[in-house]
Amino acid sequence: MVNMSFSTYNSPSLEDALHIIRDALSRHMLTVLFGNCRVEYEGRASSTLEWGVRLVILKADGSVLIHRPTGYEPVNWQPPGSSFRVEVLDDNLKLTAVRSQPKEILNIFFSQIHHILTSSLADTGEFSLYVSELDMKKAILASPSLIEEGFHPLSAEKEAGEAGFVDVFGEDRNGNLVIIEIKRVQAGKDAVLQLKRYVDALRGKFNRPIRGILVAPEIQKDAQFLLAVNNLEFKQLSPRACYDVLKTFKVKKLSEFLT
Amino acid sequence: MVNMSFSTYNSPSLEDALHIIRDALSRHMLTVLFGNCRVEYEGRASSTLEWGVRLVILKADGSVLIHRPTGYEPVNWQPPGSSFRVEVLDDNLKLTAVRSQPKEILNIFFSQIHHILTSSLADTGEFSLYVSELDMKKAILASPSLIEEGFHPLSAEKEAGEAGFVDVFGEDRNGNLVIIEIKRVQAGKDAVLQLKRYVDALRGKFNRPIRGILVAPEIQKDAQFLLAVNNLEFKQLSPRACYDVLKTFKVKKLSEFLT
DNA sequence: ACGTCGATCTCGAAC
DNA sequence: GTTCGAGGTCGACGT
Repeated sequence: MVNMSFSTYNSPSLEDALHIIRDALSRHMLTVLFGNCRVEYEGRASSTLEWGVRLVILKADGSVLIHRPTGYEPVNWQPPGSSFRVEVLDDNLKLTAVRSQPKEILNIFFSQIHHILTSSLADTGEFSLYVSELDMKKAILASPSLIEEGFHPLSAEKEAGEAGFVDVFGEDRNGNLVIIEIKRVQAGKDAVLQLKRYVDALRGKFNRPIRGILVAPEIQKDAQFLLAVNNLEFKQLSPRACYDVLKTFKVKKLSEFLT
Repeated sequence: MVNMSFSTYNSPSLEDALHIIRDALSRHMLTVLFGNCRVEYEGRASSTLEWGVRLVILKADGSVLIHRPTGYEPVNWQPPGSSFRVEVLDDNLKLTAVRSQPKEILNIFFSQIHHILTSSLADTGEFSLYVSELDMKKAILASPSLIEEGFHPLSAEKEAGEAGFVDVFGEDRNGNLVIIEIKRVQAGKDAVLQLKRYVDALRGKFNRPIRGILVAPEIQKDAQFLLAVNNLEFKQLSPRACYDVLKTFKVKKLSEFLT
């Protein structure tokens, strides 16, 4: 069956499949194969997958996905940028996807191909994810009063020695240093410990009082306790508030805020 | 076209698609939809995806994958364990995938379905990845001389306070304590720092000399330097050597080695 | 090009 | 159940 934007083929011979796939790949079409195959992979690791019927997706950018009937993740794959080769040898159709940097090779051997779908679709529909941790950081830098009146950011990604990088580093209206750790979702003990590591790491380096503030939409009960024990603070900040701020500011880069 | 193990449908009406999908889902079949759709997601984050033609995969375990023509990752998805609802409203077919813990909802609205593939396949083919970090640990515990003659493992996952858990903890032929950090691939500075944290954390707790050994197939130049600076050691260990050891020992559990 | 870090991370194992 | 760490992580951003 053929249409403007896609074609499907039922139970083609391996020879027919060879030509269909070659043609589709040369035109950078999305190609979906459904058939009995085994897979070999060698690169950062090595793996083998014995015979079974799977869904194989070849994308326009050189990605390959091999999916079994369960699980979110593909059992084997190749990231974007791979180049393909198809051939028929003995009783198999062999599909090879190679990438360099790192050098990795994926071989798929089909004994039978039940179904092929090819499509040249473009899909220009816009995708928008509402708030990421980066968005929350941008919102705080754009509108520091989200934290408290008088808060003044000094830097983003402040290094705290071996402890890593502080999300936002600044000072409050009283001249105290402020270390902010941001979590996009409910904060747990891990976030508190992370904040504590940053505060401890920087405490010795400045001759000024340091406050540590955990910023998140909500916080777990035990994390709240752990905060109090360590003399740290919690500031509730909803993704919605950040979204509203960003909508008015429309900012691209973090550095634009740091003067 | 119908076959023992799979069926395909071209350009079904939304009403027909409704029945096909419902039937397939009730039988826990793999279902692949190709059509024009928009997507809403709300849960750990929120997102919208405007109209476009995509490949939608519904798996037997309740996973959903929505793939665009490029990229390794699905643009939207639902992890295994989701439950489905399908309905036709106005001019759309609405497919809902909900999961709890955490509460997440995915809505896919199709204006047109170009193609459907359903299959009840099982796919029992075995998948084997050759060496994991756990395999390397097992290999070291099974054959400690992979590290050096006279090395004797005392425990796996030895706690080192706040620093975390040591991969392998033991002693050498001279009675020095040995802390081993394993990397399955080329070791970087992060691995050195991790090893250093373990050594520092345990140094105060024992009245014996402590050696820190980074075990990996290879090591980055700067990591090598960082090792030397901190008086730590590197022991090269190839995945292949571990694979060979495991092949002969064929071991299941870590604890079998610790006496 | 490389390194670092977030992710609707996913996945498995240990507790 | 939760927590923790690995992943052929991927992908984005900064250098």
